[in-house]
Amino acid sequence: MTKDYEKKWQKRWAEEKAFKTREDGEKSYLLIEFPYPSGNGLHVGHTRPYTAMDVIARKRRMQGQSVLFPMGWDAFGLPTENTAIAKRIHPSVVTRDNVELFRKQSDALGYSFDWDREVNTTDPGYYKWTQWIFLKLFENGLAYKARMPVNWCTSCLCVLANEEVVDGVCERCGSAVVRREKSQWMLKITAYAQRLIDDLDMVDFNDRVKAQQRNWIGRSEGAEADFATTAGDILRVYTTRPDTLFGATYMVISPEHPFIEKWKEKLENYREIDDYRAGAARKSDFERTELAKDKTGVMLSGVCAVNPVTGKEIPVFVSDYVLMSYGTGAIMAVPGHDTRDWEFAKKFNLPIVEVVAGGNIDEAAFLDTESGKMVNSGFLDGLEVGEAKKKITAWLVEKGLGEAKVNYKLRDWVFSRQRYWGEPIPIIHCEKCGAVPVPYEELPLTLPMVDSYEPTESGESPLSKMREWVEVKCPKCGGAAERETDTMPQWAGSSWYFLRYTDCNNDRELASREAIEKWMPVDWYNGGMEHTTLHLLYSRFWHKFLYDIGVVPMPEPYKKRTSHGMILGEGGEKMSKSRGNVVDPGDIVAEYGADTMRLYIMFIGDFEKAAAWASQAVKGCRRFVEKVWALSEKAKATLNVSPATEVLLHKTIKKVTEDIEQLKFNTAIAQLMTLTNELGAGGATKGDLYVLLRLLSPFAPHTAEELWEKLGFKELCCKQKWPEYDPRKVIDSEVEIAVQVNGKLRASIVLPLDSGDGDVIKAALGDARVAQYLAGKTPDRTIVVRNKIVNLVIKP
RNA sequence: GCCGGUGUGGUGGAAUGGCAGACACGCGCGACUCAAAAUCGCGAGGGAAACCGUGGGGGUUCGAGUCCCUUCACCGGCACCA
Repeated sequence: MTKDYEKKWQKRWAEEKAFKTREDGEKSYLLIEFPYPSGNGLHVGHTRPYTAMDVIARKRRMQGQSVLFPMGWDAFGLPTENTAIAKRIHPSVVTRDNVELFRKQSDALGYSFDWDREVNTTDPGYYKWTQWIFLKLFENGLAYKARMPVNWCTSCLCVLANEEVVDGVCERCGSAVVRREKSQWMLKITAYAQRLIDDLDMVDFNDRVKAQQRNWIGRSEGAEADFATTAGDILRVYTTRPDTLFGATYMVISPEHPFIEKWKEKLENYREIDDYRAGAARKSDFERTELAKDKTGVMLSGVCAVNPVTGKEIPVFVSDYVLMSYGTGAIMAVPGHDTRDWEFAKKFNLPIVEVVAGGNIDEAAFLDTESGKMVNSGFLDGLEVGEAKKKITAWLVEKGLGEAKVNYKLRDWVFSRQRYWGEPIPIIHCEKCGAVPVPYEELPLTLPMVDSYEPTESGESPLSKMREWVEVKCPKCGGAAERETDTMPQWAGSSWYFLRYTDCNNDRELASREAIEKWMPVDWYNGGMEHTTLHLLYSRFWHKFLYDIGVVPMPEPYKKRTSHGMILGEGGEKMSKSRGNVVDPGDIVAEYGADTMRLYIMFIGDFEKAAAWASQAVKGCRRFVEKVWALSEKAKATLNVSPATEVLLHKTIKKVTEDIEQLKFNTAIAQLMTLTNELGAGGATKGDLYVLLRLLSPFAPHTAEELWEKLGFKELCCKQKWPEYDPRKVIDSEVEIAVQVNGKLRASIVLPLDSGDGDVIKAALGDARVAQYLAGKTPDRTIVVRNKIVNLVIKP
């Protein structure tokens, strides 16, 4: 036996267009995250989700469904640009070569993508529509340019979205991220915060994904409240604990709070405050989050605030534990019932007042909102915390001092990048008219060819050097104007690509309404957990926007989302070049064949959990392929199935059919192995293989085709009808019944299926071993579970 | 701190509340071989045995890896977010 037949079948599938999307059956849109085509080629981490969805696609096709299983390339991005710079070739050439490499590797693994629907985000015919969506966002006030402190990656030399900063460093390259004041394009994802939470209820995503998205959006309910100050200005705060208002003994404002400048003349210690503010500004994100354990701050002298319920004057501090970017940038501090405020109060010797009974505020802030009642709180005394919240909020509203308020941690999406290899942002800046959209008929606004696309320290996009491209007439007034030179982030093209697959060559619309209605929403989307708060959130946002402007008829793009576990290196370490434990799927294909690779990556363990690669174990799957091969070579000519294994055969059809849909590929393969082993012992017939090969074909399609042909069956195996089991034949005629005495297994008896309780008990009592344990006594109670177990209970 | 998840042989992992360890790797023994590899066959949770065994402790049940309470450990997400 050889594995040389794999190429032959890959060719046949392509020639016969075996995987062309059909339109006639029940639609099934199966999606995997399209890859970024890096120069390293497909790695083993790709093969897990790809093979899994390929198995499902192949199986559903055989079941007669119209499967849309497409593939494309998320090809804009920094690594390509960096390779292009290093090798002095244009990024588009690098992209083309890499795509070709990926495509070849993908075919070598036998994936059944419909290549007629291939998309590439760097294709102007594609990004025309990415730009179109951007203009629509702009038109609807959801894209705006703002000058603000942003995350700047010191190595990529461009800004990053909040979602791209992990533990204070760049999620892509791991370099330090610092704050820079820059003018940036922003997308108002915050306008969709509530709907992004609410609509999670209508989709089938796994709990981890839903929880992570909710965490990231970070909704909290509370109230805003106004505090009068001796400076005359009203200082508004946001709090989730308005019930503790009587316990607010001081206030804290963020170092960036505008009142500091406003109050400059009144502040006796302005210099000290300014120094503190400067120190806070110098801190990187990393320092601000990691090192800020010990509370620091400065009290404002010359200005103080008034607690609106107690009427007492309370001091105001500036401290960097209060963030300008959340709430109002100012808080009321309730040291009795907030850990941070408690620490701060202890350090600065501020009064700590108990307003919810039940804790010991000398020791720690009391945070429980369930058990205690309000104390020292005037008209709130005696109330439960929940009631107190309602009452005080109503009071604030009545007095015109505040209102109920919901806040989100989610920030708007920083959408511009100072790099070359991305979609140009189709905006023209005019002195007179401001930001003017490039007219729709001029889309796509293509990337100009440039001599050098190196990023700059100054944060200017490489495009800004292309003066003849940059300098244009304003489309509105005709005056001199300049193009926006920043490009879009990599997440732009991937935020809507699943729509393009439905109608990938359309040059009048991003996809026709008809195609969208036929195929959307995506029935099943599998992808990595690392994209939960990036691509998955962004694309849900864009889709909701497209829904609002009537481009798509459904508010959620994905019906079901699952995530595969990571493939770790041998020994459980993360795979990395530096550790030298990277597995190249191409090597496995070369050594064992694609079918073995596919089987192993599916057999490796629970699909949703991380699994360590074990090169030793690969050969087990290879042996399995060889066993099936041997079975087929010795097969008896009859088309009848072997009577001895008929029940097992039907059980296998049932289990494989069900397990595939539940991502339980490992147990589906185990069942196929069991059947193969049993058939090997008794000798298989052509009829047995007629079933087995079809069940095997989603996992090991090449072997299935080859043996299918050798046995003389006509047409491609992958085009056959999926086997169905006979419910009457998945049942054994005899069953083994376990006998327990007092819940402990003591014997096992074989009886006809569905024996009556009386017969079961009689047989159990007749067993010698059971008799020994009963020691002559009669059971006080017997429990019979039909066809499974009998438990004889005797009192001690 | 909050949220989510996971703990089962030497290893990856199976088990609608009903015989724990399917299937596979690795291992041991045997066959074939001058020998080894490959292949085939057999064996195995631990323990001499009674028995004990699904991170620990309680509980529900005739019966718990599975359900409930509690506790520990590890992984992931969020986090001076008021």
